[in-house]
Order: sequence, then structure tokens, then C-alpha cells
Amino acid sequence: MNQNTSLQALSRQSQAITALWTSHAAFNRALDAGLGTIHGIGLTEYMVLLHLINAPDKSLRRIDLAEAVCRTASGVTRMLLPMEKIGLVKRDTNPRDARVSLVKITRSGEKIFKDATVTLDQKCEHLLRRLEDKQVAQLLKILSIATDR
Amino acid sequence: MNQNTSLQALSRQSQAITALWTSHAAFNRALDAGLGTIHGIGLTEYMVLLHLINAPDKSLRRIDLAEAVCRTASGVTRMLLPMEKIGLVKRDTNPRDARVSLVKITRSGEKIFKDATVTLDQKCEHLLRRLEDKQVAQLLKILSIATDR
DNA sequence: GTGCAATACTTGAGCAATCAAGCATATGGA
DNA sequence: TCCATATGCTTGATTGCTCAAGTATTGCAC
Repeated sequence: MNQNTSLQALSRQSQAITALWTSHAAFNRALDAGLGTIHGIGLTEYMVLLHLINAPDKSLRRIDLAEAVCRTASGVTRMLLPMEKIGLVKRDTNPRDARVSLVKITRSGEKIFKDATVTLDQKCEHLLRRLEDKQVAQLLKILSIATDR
Repeated sequence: MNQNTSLQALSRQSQAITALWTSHAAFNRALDAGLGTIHGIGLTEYMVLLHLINAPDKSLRRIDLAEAVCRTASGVTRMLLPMEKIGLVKRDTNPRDARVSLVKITRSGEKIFKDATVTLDQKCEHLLRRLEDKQVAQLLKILSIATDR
């Protein structure tokens, strides 16, 4: 299992993307399990709460939420069902446009989010323990540039 | 939708991981669609072929393949079914141990892989167009260190 | 040798996400 | 004013993955 040889045929960009794919797979697995057993939410749900809590009025249109977490509108519909059921988010309407259904984070959702953040910080620190602070900063900066729009 | 503020409450490590999560989501979507429509395989299948083609004898035990692509053994079983059906990989046995079922890439699988690599290289270059060569190299290096074992 | 734990894999049930299609509402000409 | 088109969202069918449980084989302790 010769990782170095395996990547030599790919362009440097492809190597970076496949490395990112592998890193994500490993990190996602660890974090999903960690957040799930302790707080009852997965990493995707965490990302939803993260975007909601920082949105104006702590609410977003479903379609904007979908774009923020890179999912489809139908994915969001299905994902929010159990989250509404356990009271992390609630449904709100836009009086100006009856088509839109706003999603708003609840008090309970904010609490879960804050608790989960503590866990996430711990786990992430562990996952990235091999990196120096400077490298973490570089990683963040490079990814920000790469996905800037 | 204030991305900067949204991330201020998180540790630098968590910021890096969530940025990685978002990047992966975006890249994965684009590449999965690209590879799928042109070559009929997703990014996960591509990663499987990548690991197989570089393995000794171009074959791996299913469980080693699972670890390589960060999936479970049952995930691999199910993933390989359609790949065997369309002839990208074939099943092989280990005469020394009747429990193991080796997966080997076929000629046809190698061809698809090589074609897909061309597409992947193009798409990845586009996806990372905002990064300078040096930054791509840094990204690759940092991710390698982070996931080193 | 025999029994038992570990290993490799498969299968059933269920969840998460997708696409395609459909419904309701909004908007911008004619 | 009315209709065609666009937008926001939901639903049905399907795919991809997980976990838990089961089967088959191996290897080790005795």
C-alpha cells in the first residue's frame, strides 16, 4: 500500500483534492461519532446550527441553508424534520412571500450548539494535534481562499 | 450570512475542520457530478480504483480497501457489487486464507481510471484555480502531516 | 486434536442524501 | 388583467452508507 507512488500519476491539484477527500473522510467519521453519542447530532446538523446561529435574526430560508451546507433543497427538508421534532429549530413564515419557510434556531438548539462546540473544539484539537499552530492557520487560510466566491 | 463572525466562537482547529468540511462538500459535489456523467463512476469509486491500481499485484483485501477509503467492511461489500457488475474490478481468492476475498482491478477498470484521471486533473485545476502553486503544495503537505499515522 | 477467540466477510434494517416530478406562490410582460 | 415563467419547497423512488448480527474460516491455548 504505497501512498506516495499511488499519487504520482495525478496532478498536484488532484493530489491535494484527494488528500482533502481522505482527511475529510477520517475527520468526519470521528466527529460524527463523537457529537452523535454525546449530543445526539451529527456534523451536518452542527453545521446547520452554526449557520443559523450566526444568521441575522438567527433564521434562514431553507434554500439559503441548503446552499450554505452544500445540500439540495430536498436534503434540507428531510434533514430538518427530526431537528424540528426534537426542538432544535422551528419553522417560521415570511409574511412577504408565502413560498418561503424560514428556519430559526431555538433556545434549546442554541444550548445544544454551545455544548457541542466544546466537544468539537476538544476533538478537533486532538485530530489536528500533529499540526503546529502556524500550519493550522495556513490550512484555514488556504481553504478560505480556495472556496472564496 | 456572516461567515467570519460565525466562526469566531470556535477554536482555530475547529475553524480549520469546518472549513475543510465545507470545502469537501463543494468539491465532492462538483467532482462526483463530473466523473459520474462522463465516466459513470463517483469520487468514491475513483478512490477505490486509485488504491487498487497502486497496490502490489493491483489487488487488496476488502478490509484493507475499506480502511484505505475510510468506509466500513459492509460499505465496501455494497460498493463493489455494481463495480463488479460493470467489470471495473473482479473477485479473487487467497489460497492461504479462505476467509479473505481479494479485489483486483481489471484492464477495463484501469482504462476507466486513466480516462477519469484526465477529467479529474482538469476539474481539480479549475476548483483550485484561486490557489497559487505554492499554496497547493502547502495544502497537500499540511493534510499529509495531519493524517499521518 | 479440541474448543474458543479473533478475523474476514455478508446480510437485514434503517438513515441520509440525491434526482425528478409536482404543487403553490410570486413576478413581469402582453 | 391574465398568463407564462421563475422560485421555494415537498414528495416518491433510488442509492450509498452505517450498525448489528450472522456465517465461515483461522489460529492459538491447552
